[in-house]
Order: sequence, then structure tokens, then C-alpha cells
Amino acid sequence: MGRSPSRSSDISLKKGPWTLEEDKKLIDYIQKHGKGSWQKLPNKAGLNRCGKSCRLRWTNYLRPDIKRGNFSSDEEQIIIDLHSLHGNSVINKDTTCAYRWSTIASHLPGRSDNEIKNFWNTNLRKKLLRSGIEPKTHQPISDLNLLFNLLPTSINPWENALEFHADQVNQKIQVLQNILKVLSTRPLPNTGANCLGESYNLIQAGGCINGIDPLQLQELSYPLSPNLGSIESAPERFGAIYMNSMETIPENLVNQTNGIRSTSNEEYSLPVLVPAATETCTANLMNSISSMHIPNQTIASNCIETWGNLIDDDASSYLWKEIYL
DNA sequence: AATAGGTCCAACCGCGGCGAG
DNA sequence: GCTCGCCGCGGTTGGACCTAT
Repeated sequence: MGRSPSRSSDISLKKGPWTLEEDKKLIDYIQKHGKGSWQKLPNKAGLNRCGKSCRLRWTNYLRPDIKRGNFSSDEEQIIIDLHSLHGNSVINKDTTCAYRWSTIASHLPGRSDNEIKNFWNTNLRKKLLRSGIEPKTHQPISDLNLLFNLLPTSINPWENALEFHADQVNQKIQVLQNILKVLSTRPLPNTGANCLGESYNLIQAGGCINGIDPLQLQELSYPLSPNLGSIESAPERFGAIYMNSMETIPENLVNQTNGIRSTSNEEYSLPVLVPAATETCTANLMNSISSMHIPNQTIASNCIETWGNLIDDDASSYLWKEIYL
């Protein structure tokens, strides 16, 4: 399998930003003679550039049908949909659809693959992350560290009071939901209690810190539909389930240690969370946790600390109140 | 007003696929 | 079957621009 020799070492060829004069030469040549061989084009057009550079300049910037300006919401949605469809780029001889960005670009007339790639990396990727979605898999985020990083550290309470958007509430819930999903499948080696016990520890700790009923916090771990209406009805829909399940834990099976409760019997664990992620996603998540090489107790305490930070501020208090009003 | 840090995007780079000889 | 040269891909970089302090 041959490979083209690197031309990066050829210092006689110009690199960097294109000048107006170079652009004009390239446009004039292609308009008169067509593209032909990119390798031979620079010489013929009188350009001191490599063929690759000319091709890139033409396809990404100079070709007449190129569309400039911001992406519309329709284009945005198409990119997200196609990206979830095509996934990561895998070069495969047996498939006709091997390239992600070029395939997506073919569905968006006037947009280059480079432009779409840049738009994805600078806008859409972050947008999905903020929504608790893993951009690569389009599944709920499975990386525990990433999840914690996504938790907002501070939100302007005045802004909250005036302009609290439903999607912000949902995004926050999605992140919390994912965290609980992670914790809800991790065993606690020291106590013998299962992960749900750990989730409960976490929630209980959060409740202790902020004076909020931990049961209410736990309700947040249930997936909610992406509209505020479902959030408003959450306590009615899930509250009873939780109250019932919690009431079944006999007091003698609940330990009190440093203000943190933990169940000592799997039988009395909290209900299994409704899956927010696919089985594959959850498996990846568990692998991710395994690879962290952090003692369980450390994770638990980190969680508690993070959770405490999350809810122990004015803005977040406002959030919880907002959800349960 | 100055400047440090963050964001965006055009362009570059290295690599793999593929056709021709 | 192997080598060579070209094409085009995804990932990365560097500098211009923007924003916050």
C-alpha cells in the first residue's frame, strides 16, 4: 500500500492563509480548465502551493456553490440526526458509507465537510454535552468524571429568578439521573449493600447538607420527559412509589454512620432506576468506572461532596424549589 | 485601557483507500 | 501480487477575534 510522500518538508511551497491574488488565480484556472488533477493544478495555475492545499481551498472556501453564514436550526438537526446514524468514522471496504463528515456534508448542499466538522466540534458537541448526551454515541453520558464536570458550579440566582428555562432544568436532571444510574449499579464492598444503598447514601447526604427531603432528591433520578410539564407532575407520579419502598426498610436494618445512612441488606434496596441508557451504554459506563482505579469509598465520598456542592448554593436551592412547586 | 483566557475556524498534517502500471 | 502516486478523509493546529476581569 503506497503512501504519498509528505510534502510538508518542501519549504519551497507556500503554506498558511491564502491571499486574494492566489484565490483569483485558482478560481480563474478552474473556471477555464476545470479541476483535473489537483497535483498538477498548482503548476498550471501558477500557484506555489501543493495540490492538497489548492483542493482544500477550493472545496472549503472558493467553490461557487459554497454556502456561508450560520447554520440554520434545520441544518443543525440534520447534522445531529446524520451523526447519530453514521456514528464514528470507520473505514470499511464493505460499506459504501465509510466517511462521516463527507457523508453528512452530502446531505447539506453548500456545506463542506470541514465546515460541518468545525461546527460540530465548536457548537453541537458542547450542546449535546450540556444536555447530558455523549456526542460520540448519542446516548446518555457514561463517563463518571465527565458527568461530575458537567454539574454547574454556579448559576446566577437573579438570572434564575427571571429567566429559568425548562431545558436548563431538564439538562441538570439528566446529568443527575446519569450519575444515579452509575452509582445504582456499583456495589459497596465494605457494607455488603448494593449500589442502590450507595445511591441512597449519596442522596441522604445531600439532603442532610441542604435540609431537603432525600426522598424528593431521589425522585430526580427518574427519567423525565423533555418538557417542563412532566417535571411538574413528577412528585405525583413517582413520590408514592418511593415512599412505599422507603417505608419497607426496617429501622434496624439502617445504619447511622456519620450522618449517612446505609442499608445493610439487598432485600431492602431502593427500586431499580428506570434505564436512562442502553445496556451497551451501561456496560461502557461500568468499564469506565472500573478503569478509574478509585476505591469505592473514595468514589462515594467524592459523590457526596460533589452532590453537596451541587445543591448547597442559592441557585440550586432555587432549582429544587422550582421543580417541586 | 490593558491583558489574559476562551472560542472559532481556515488550513495543515498524517494516514488509508484505490487505481494504474 | 507489489509499488507508486493521487485523492480525500478525520484529527489537529495556529492565529484572529471575542469576552471577562
